[in-house]
Amino acid sequence: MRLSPRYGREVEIEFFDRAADAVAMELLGKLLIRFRDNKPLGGMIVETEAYFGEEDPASRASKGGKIKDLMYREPGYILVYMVHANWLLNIVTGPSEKVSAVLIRAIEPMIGIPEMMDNRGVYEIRKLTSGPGKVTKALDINDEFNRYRVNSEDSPIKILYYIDYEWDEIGRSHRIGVSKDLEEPFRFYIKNNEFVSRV
DNA sequence: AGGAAGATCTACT
DNA sequence: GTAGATCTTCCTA
Repeated sequence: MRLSPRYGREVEIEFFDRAADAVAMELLGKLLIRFRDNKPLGGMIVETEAYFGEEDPASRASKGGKIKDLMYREPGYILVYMVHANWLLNIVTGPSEKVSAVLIRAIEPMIGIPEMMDNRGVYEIRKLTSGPGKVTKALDINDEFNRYRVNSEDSPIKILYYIDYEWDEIGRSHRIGVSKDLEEPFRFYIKNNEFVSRV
């Protein structure tokens, strides 16, 4: 791992216009910032999952309904929907002619920790954002965010360069909680990071 | 009306 | 670490 040469800069929109697994892997080590009333909340992304199109049985694209339609928008769009009473934060990826998306499963809390703790009603740092439903609750994110695109001026969510990880510092496993998974594992996480939802 | 859905919390072997 | 109850929304019959 090393500090990214682009540290602090916003990730370009082209970054998201690639297959979900590549984006999911490279999103690790990026900063996820959510601005609430001009105050930043967030931290470093430490766990993600890739979801694909209609051929992926675990993907919303294979299920129909309005979430599917939202998934067909341009790369970089925020995609939030509810599962088991939890909002889950995704970012639409590409390439443009093929649908896919990346689920943000966990971040390492860094910015606005007291506020995030209040949002969650949890004051133990390791339990604060170590799961997709925990992340959205800590960052106060819901389906109203579906109208934003991460690189647009008015977006309350931003993705910034921070740390670059090497391939051997990244762990891989099957996606968590899905009833019908693909053969290839599509969950990515930073090894030895204590804020992943599980090892 | 019924059931599934990328989850979380609690309470323990 | 796992087991079971429970959370809410929306799709399909």
